This record gives sequence, structure tokens and C-alpha cells, in this order.
Amino acid sequence: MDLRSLTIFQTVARLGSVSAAARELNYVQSNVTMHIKQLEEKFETPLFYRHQRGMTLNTEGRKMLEYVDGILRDVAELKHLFLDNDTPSGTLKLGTVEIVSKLPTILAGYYEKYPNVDVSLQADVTEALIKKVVEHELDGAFVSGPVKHALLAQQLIAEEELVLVSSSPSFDIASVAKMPILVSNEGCGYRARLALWLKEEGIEPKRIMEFNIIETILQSVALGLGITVVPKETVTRMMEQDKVYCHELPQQYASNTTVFIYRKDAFITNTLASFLQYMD
DNA sequence: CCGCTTAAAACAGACTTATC
DNA sequence: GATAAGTCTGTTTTAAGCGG
Repeated sequence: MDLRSLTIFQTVARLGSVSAAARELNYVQSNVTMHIKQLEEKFETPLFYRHQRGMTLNTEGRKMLEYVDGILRDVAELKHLFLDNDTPSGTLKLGTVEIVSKLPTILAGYYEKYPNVDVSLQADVTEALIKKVVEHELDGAFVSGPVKHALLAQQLIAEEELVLVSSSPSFDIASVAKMPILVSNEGCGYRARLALWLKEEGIEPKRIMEFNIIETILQSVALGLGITVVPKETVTRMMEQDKVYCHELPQQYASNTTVFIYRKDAFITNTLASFLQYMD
């Protein structure tokens, strides 16, 4: 018994005739007869009343038809799900590092264009996200780049300039030693840069405070609680209001690249393809 | 030697033709 | 509409080739 048999059964039931069903399905009449016969043998019961002018369903046949209609409807839906290239659907499992300023815009725009796709997003640090993408646990991820990995392809999302933010217009590297440093949680790329720089300058930070929300960090900085490092764009609004002041970082620490990574070799589903294309 | 891909051969079963 | 016999198609099995 296969889908062909079910389609044949459905057609014979609908048309009330083996010959008519054969014409509609482009089979010879004998083939249709055989399929019906096999179904009846399989289920060990007749499904039709035979009479001079065709066939009609009996009780068992009507019961059978209910299920067959359901099965064929489900199969049609399944086909649509995977084969319809015009409308990507299903789920897209993505990962991201804490702060990707463009991300809300990307996701909102993508959702508007492809409402059938369920996007799930998990936050983690770059290294962990790379591992998850390599191991097929995620379809792709936004991480700090550039990423050098033989199995991964990457697409540039944003190049941001990092700045040091404090509450005073003047800045002296030595004063960092007296100020608490406000960062988001462990492993964040910005934090790593700041730590590298301070190490090179031979400065041991007085205290490091962790926050998860960037707004909280910036407002704390505005109140003179400490200093932080963030992309310049995220701080422009507060800077214009003279609440905080930006200071340039040494060039080697100032640029932060965000890339979207995905496996080179894995089959690119039309859902992932539409996402890549959307970001392009 | 192992795992994987490709090519060839064997087989099953799906369909047609012919007939009742 | 059913059945038998023959043809054809597609699948499975087997063997061989190709890196690592």
C-alpha cells in the first residue's frame, strides 16, 4: 500500500467508477482494479458494492475514505512545507553575541517579509556560538569577527567603532585605575578588548562590575559610576545630550566586526538562503 | 583497511495489452 | 470489471574504484 493506492482509492470513491478513475489518473483500467483489489486484500474486507454501472462505497469503504482524505491532505501540506521555494517556512535556529545593534532591525524586517518562519534566538559568547554552528546545533550565528574556521562561511554584518565612555569630557588612562569598569557578562568581545588594552598599559582595574543590559551600563556611566567600552553608535544619543563623553581607543582595539557565520558544507535550506539573501 | 561513491547486474512490482 | 501474461521501470544488491 502506498500513496498511489490511496489516491486511486480516493478517485474511484469520488467518481464511483474504476474506468472513470483510470481515465482521470491516466492509468489503464486494469491497474486501477488491481490497486483496489490489493487494498481490499490488505484490510481483509470489501470496500465497494459492485453493480452494473460502477461501484459505490460500503460502510468499511466510507470509514476508509475518511482516513485517506486526511492522509492525502497531510502529505500535500508536507510537500508544500519542503518543496515550495517561494515561501520559506519552518524554523531557523540562530545565535548571537550580546550586543549586535543591527539585529533588531534585521529580525523585524525578516519577520515582516517571511512570517511563516519561526526564528529562535539564543545569546552566547562567540566561541560557544562557533562550536554550536559547527555541530549543527544552530543554523547560523552573529558573532564577533573575523572568524577563521575551515568549516564556516561568513557574511559581514557590521563594522563598528568602539569607544570608551565616561561621564567627564576629559580622559586620562591613569584615571581608569581609580574607576570601576562596567561590562556586560563574561566573554563579551568588548570586554576582552578593554582588558587587553589595560594589560598593555600595565593598568590593573580597580573593580569590574557586570551588567547584562547595555542601557543600564550607559546610565550608570552617566551617573559617574564608572567607565565602559561600547560601539560608538549605541552611545550617540546620550552623547548629544551631554550625559556621557566618548574617548577614542587605540586603533588596534577600536574596531569591532560582526559577522554572520554558517556551515559551508551543510545543505542550505531555502529558509536559511532567504535569510542570507535578506541580510545581503 | 575502512568508509564512501559510482557502475553494473539482478530483481520486484507497476503498468499495459489482450481476453473473457 | 476481472484476470493472465508480457513489458518496462525503478529499486536493491553486488562489485569495483577512489581517497584517507
